[in-house]
Amino acid sequence: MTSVASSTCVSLSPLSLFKCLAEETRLKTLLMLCVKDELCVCDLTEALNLSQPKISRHLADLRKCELVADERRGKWVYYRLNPSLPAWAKEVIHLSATNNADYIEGALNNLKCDAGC
Amino acid sequence: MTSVASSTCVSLSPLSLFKCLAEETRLKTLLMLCVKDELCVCDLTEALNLSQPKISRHLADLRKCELVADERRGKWVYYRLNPSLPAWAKEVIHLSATNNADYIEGALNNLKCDAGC
DNA sequence: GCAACATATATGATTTAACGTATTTGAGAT
DNA sequence: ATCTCAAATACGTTAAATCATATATGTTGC
Repeated sequence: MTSVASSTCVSLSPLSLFKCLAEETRLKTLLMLCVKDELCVCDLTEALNLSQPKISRHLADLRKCELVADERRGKWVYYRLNPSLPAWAKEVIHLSATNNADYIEGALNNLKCDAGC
Repeated sequence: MTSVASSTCVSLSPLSLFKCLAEETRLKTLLMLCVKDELCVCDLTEALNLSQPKISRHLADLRKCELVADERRGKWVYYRLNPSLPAWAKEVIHLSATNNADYIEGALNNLKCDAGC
């Protein structure tokens, strides 16, 4: 539904998309980014209650596939879904997020809602 | 799009769906079933050019998650997408199939088009 | 029953992915 | 420069998937 105008499209094989989605930490991260728009690493460690290196390693996987974009602002690095993803991939993520709200509910509740909540 | 009326819905976590989709043989199998409606094991071994036990093992994984339904007719066992899948899961598979036709093109061309082609 | 064929499963080896811990990089503040 | 905090990477270990080969099950036709 949410048709965002995306400039140039990243090339993404279905297999590499699904490999990224096939692990709990990466899946929850992507679904949360779908809902929250942007999150920094510390948000994610807190929401998912996982060690910082673990989160960072999975984020590196997601970056490698260009599923997420990162942006440093001061000490923090913020992640968001890569706006240049192919539309079908965005839809896959969006469908999964909206139809499995319970799957990320706990994590979302763990977010300290200082800024963008 | 293709909203098929599905009686009762199988319970399926996003994680287990994506784990099934995260392997080439299983992914191509599911995408082909999305396009071809029904295929038997020998169709798949031929289309994907893989050993029979390998195909069977992956089909067993898909059955375990209830992504596919199997039906024996004589010596052959036919597989199809489970019609009772949750709508979002069907849409995920459908989107992936229609937007990555090239990914399964080769396999589809390997099908001997005797019956249901 | 037995032979032939389609499919499923079991076993052990190999590859791949995930992990914990330690270390490094990078930015801001003093 | 140094201290602190956020994040990334390196290293060695452990666990999980995948695979090839062999074997078992189930169906048809003789």
